[in-house]
Amino acid sequence: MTRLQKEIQQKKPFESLEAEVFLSLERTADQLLRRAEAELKTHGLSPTQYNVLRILRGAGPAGLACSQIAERMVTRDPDITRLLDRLEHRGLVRRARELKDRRVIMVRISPHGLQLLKRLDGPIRRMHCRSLGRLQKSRLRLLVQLLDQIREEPGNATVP
Amino acid sequence: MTRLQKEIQQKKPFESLEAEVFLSLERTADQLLRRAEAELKTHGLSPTQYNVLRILRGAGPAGLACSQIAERMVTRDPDITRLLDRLEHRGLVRRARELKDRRVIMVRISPHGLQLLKRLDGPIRRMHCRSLGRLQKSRLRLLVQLLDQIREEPGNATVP
DNA sequence: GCATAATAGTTGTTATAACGACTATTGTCA
DNA sequence: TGACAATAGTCGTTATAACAACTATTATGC
Repeated sequence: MTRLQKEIQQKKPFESLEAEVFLSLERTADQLLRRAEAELKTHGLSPTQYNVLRILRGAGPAGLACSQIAERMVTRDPDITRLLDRLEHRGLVRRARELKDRRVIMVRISPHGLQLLKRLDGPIRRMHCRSLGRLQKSRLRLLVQLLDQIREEPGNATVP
Repeated sequence: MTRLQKEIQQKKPFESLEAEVFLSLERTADQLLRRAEAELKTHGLSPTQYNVLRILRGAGPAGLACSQIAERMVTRDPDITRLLDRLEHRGLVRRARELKDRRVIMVRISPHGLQLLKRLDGPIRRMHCRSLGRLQKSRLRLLVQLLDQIREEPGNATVP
């Protein structure tokens, strides 16, 4: 009986190794996300909002267009507009219409937003280490490799 | 530059290997979930609803109490009641108050629900293989091990 | 045996996600 | 150059997630 089977109290064996990997991945990702969520919530941020702020910090003072933010997000969000509405309302980002192409709106992180991120950097790093520090560096590198391989070119694998 | 950095167009290196694993895990899980979602949506189910139906099928005709369903879910859901409301409304599950302990409500999957799951079994298995069949069995087993290790006893790792 | 705590679910409310239709602006090419 | 397509973002709506307060039922301890 595998560890995951115990966790979800499943009596029957998994239909396939692939099914087990799938569930294991979702469950692990969910568990880690909950911990991040708990950490971020103390500062009133959701993981998605945090992700956007990080992206904007990375982009620097030039800022990014909404669509560019969407491209870079870890998990896809179909409604960047209102996500940014909330952040702007709290004074964490600023929006400005582009003069050259007036369809585009550039978004920049505000000093207030940068300050908030700075306060979160330490706690988040510690959370990462609490969650993952148990594994040796070599195993973490291996894990990154395996995950990369999964995300690579979907739908090319042979189906039995 | 790592594969993930290209995907999320990040210029700076990751703050730590742990941070990279975290993002990589979330992104991979999200990508696989989207594919499952697309498959399930053609039958009007969300991943969470599908998960509940699978749990109930596994439980057999005895059914499960709401709280037991919650325990077994892959991703935690704080509102089982309304999740079940929707499934019951569509005739996929049935609820019955327990006579011995009248606080408890037992939930069972209906024949209609079983039938729906049966139609999904093939497509979902093929989706798993499309997503993960690219990796050798040995690498999949390794991945399961690594993920198990992450979920094990949170908060015991040493923090630098 | 009765007050109190604990457990199992439900319900109200707010916020966010998902989907699709819509507006404004720019690019294309006949 | 003027119709039409493409692109960027917004808005309306519905459904679901999250949080907290609430009801009903059972267990506990004096």
